[in-house]
Amino acid sequence: MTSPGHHKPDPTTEPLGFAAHDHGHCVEAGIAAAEERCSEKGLQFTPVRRKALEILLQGHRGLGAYEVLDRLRDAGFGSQPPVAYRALDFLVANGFAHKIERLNAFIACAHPGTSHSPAFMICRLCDSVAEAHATPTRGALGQAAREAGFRIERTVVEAEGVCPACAEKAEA
Amino acid sequence: MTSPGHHKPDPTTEPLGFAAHDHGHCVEAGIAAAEERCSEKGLQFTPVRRKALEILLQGHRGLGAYEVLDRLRDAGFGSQPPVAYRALDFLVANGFAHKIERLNAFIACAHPGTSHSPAFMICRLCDSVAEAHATPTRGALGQAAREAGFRIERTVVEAEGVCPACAEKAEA
DNA sequence: GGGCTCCATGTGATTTTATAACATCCATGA
DNA sequence: TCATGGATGTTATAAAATCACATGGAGCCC
Repeated sequence: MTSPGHHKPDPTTEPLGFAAHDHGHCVEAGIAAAEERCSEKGLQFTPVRRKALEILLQGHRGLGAYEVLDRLRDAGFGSQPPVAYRALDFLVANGFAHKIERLNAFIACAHPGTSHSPAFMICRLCDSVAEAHATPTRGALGQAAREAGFRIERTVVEAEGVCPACAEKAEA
Repeated sequence: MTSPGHHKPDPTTEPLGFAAHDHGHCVEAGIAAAEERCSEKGLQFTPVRRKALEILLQGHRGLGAYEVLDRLRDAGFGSQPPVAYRALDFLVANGFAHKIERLNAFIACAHPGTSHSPAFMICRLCDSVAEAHATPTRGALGQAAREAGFRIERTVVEAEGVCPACAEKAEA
């Protein structure tokens, strides 16, 4: 999946949005945000769901459902695919995580609490992923949709390329 | 995958880009364009590849690799998955078809010959798909990429929603 | 022509991703 | 108390994609 010659960054120290940051903080913040939103909306933020979100938050990259499943199993939860898929479905449905279609992978939402259309930048060399905001109704797609009479309900916007860190390494 | 109560349109008479059109024509045109481009670029437009493109052109919707495989088998080609995947890979690599990540499906390119970043509008009711042009470097994503120093090489832009025909039916 | 290489095709087997179907448990509340 | 609905768990299976290896033809060099 990843090119040889580039080793994977340590997910606990590497960039979020390609910029260094206090990683421990964003795990806590993500969990806290989810907790608050669930209690507001009467959703059950159960142990598996919490753990699944924690796993995604620690990853800061696209994690496959089966990777998440492995870690859930290690944490003492069920070991069969539906365990992971159901937790992930919950997180995605409620805006705490997103699915990256291009990678068949999941990632914690970088802007929880705010309703938004995510856009992702995926580095093909180190697999890091940054989340930005998309503005689907503006731009060429929005115009095409208006002209065609198509009602957009949801958008997938994913850019594949090279992140700044890998570009720098490649030059060197 | 599709909601019950909406029956699938006949792909031989239904919209391209949600507008009625001469379907036989676009199959021929698509094949002709591919033929020309292959001969220009020294690519082998072999029987399986041609047939695979024909199958996609006749569909005008996302077709799964295994649907394509079934039809290739019916046409006397090999019956194992790599047969379909290899033909599809060729078509995608050379711009004659696109993969729709959201559907794990393939569709013939609506603008063959021109180099472009496709954007798709996918009707969740009738599964029809229209292709538009994306302008990835403009808009919010392009700006985020420039700010982050991310080099975009390829984009996936897919909008899910309701096409005009289905919206009309739903009102009625 | 003989032999070489490259590419395309074919097949069997396997991996990866995702869902179906059904049982159990537990909190809620009539 | 005991229905009810949601959450979790398990087994089994479906759907999507790739690996590994064999065959066969087109072009080319000698």
